Amino acid sequence: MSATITAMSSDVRVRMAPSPTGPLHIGTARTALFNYLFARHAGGTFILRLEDTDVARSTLPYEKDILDGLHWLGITWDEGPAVAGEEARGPHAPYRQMERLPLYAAAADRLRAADRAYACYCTLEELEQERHRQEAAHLPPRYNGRCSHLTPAERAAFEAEGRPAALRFRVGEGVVGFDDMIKGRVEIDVVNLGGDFVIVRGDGTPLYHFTVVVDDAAMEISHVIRGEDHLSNTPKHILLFRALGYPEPRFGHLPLILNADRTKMSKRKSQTAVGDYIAQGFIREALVNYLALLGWSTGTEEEILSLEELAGRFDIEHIQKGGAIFDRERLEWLNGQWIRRLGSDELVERLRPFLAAEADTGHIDRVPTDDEIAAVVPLVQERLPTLGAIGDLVDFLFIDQPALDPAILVPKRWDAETTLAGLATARGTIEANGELAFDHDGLEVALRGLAEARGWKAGDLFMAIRVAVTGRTATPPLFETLVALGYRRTLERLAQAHRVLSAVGAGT
RNA sequence: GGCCCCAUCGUCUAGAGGCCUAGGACGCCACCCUUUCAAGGUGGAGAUCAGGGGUUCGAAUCCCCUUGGGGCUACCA
Repeated sequence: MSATITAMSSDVRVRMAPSPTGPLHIGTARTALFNYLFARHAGGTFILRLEDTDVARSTLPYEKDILDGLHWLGITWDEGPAVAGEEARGPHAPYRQMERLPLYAAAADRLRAADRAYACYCTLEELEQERHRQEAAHLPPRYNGRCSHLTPAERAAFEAEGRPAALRFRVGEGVVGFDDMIKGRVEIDVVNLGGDFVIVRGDGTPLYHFTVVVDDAAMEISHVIRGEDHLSNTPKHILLFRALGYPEPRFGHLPLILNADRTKMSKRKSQTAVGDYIAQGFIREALVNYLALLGWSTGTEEEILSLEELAGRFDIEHIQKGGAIFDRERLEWLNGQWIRRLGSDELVERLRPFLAAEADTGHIDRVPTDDEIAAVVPLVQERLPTLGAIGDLVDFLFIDQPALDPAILVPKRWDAETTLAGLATARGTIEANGELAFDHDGLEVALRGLAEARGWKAGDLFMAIRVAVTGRTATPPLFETLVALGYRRTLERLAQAHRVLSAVGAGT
């Protein structure tokens, strides 16, 4: 018990606050990861909060995708919303903003009562026109303050018109400064904030800049670690913390993940959905490892690190200040590294859905059994850049007869005639050798002997056999492949390849 | 346009005044290993540390300017 208390005794409280307006994004995942690592390293608390106040764009399927994706990555939270029958965890429930509306309403009332916020009756059209005017005059867009000092009579007139009122926060004057944990000292004059900003919509729903502050305060968030795209918004938040009488958390703004052209990573130019990477066969260990090292380093030359090891080494000091391009090649390399580190049973588990998908699309005839997958693991483990590559590596085992392209059936240094002889004699040799000697060593001795007797380079003979039985020029090692295929099917395919090749020869 | 942030090999990065004629990794190229493909091993090309001024005996590291890039500038988050 005391150990638990010690472990959780840190007053570090960080949160991840995704909006369910799209599938889990790579950038969101990394921000979640950094918060998670920061919390775990410090023995603090990691909180998940759903920011679903954009009702028009938020959906339950997106919410599920985000939660599932975070789970898949192994990022677990100590406090979070109720999901799928499970109750909310943590003392500050609910953790879904649309269920916290009364809290925002109360905070809004306080600001209104203190005249730190006021009703604004401007319509969206009016605001837009004003923006266009400013733009035309080459002025920075900002709210002109029309409703900031309405007389009771004016207010009554608008109300009588039935205009909905949004709530605007008075930004006032001065310079807001803060010491960013990553960027250092940042100071921004409030005149650059664009005027008084809306914190509650005309329809009564609260806006992000407002809810984030109310919730971070209520949930006693100690460190706000988020993407750099929020750096310029931070003064708004600080102003709100102060107006509400809340202590300010520490802020840390992470550099952005970039497209190849160095713009903020976007769906348009990059693959951004974590789900897509999962579907292609990237494994959690690799994605976590890769994401952690995108913008952060241990300061050493270590680079293959598990989630636990990352948590142990994590520090804010080594976070890079500049953005980082997402490099899929490096991710693939790491993925291969981690796939090789998987235990055999584990790899079978992870491979199964990908083989099932191959069967679904008809690339293979049936879903292999776990034993069959296990048998093939030693042949493929170090050849898989992604789990999704499994199909091309073993499809020949699970289809009746692979398609044979006569063009690749003949090895580079051979002609059709030699190949026909090679296939025929190989078949004869294997058959003469018998089923009992149909194992790796037996095959190697027999086939090398055949090549030597005929004056062929063993490699050429092997290539002819390889293509004949698999339909491919790149496969796992030949003898293991033949054994996996089995005695009978090996002989059949050699015969079939011979038929295909002689048919071509006859036809030309 | 305004405000803010950033700047080391193509990419991810090490580097917190002398250890740097700048290290590692991905990718690329060669060679070795080898029945193909991978993996692994060895080696190589690749950054005058964006440019220019300072400060200092000494700067990739500190300061300033310039340039370049990015982010933000909604009744989105």
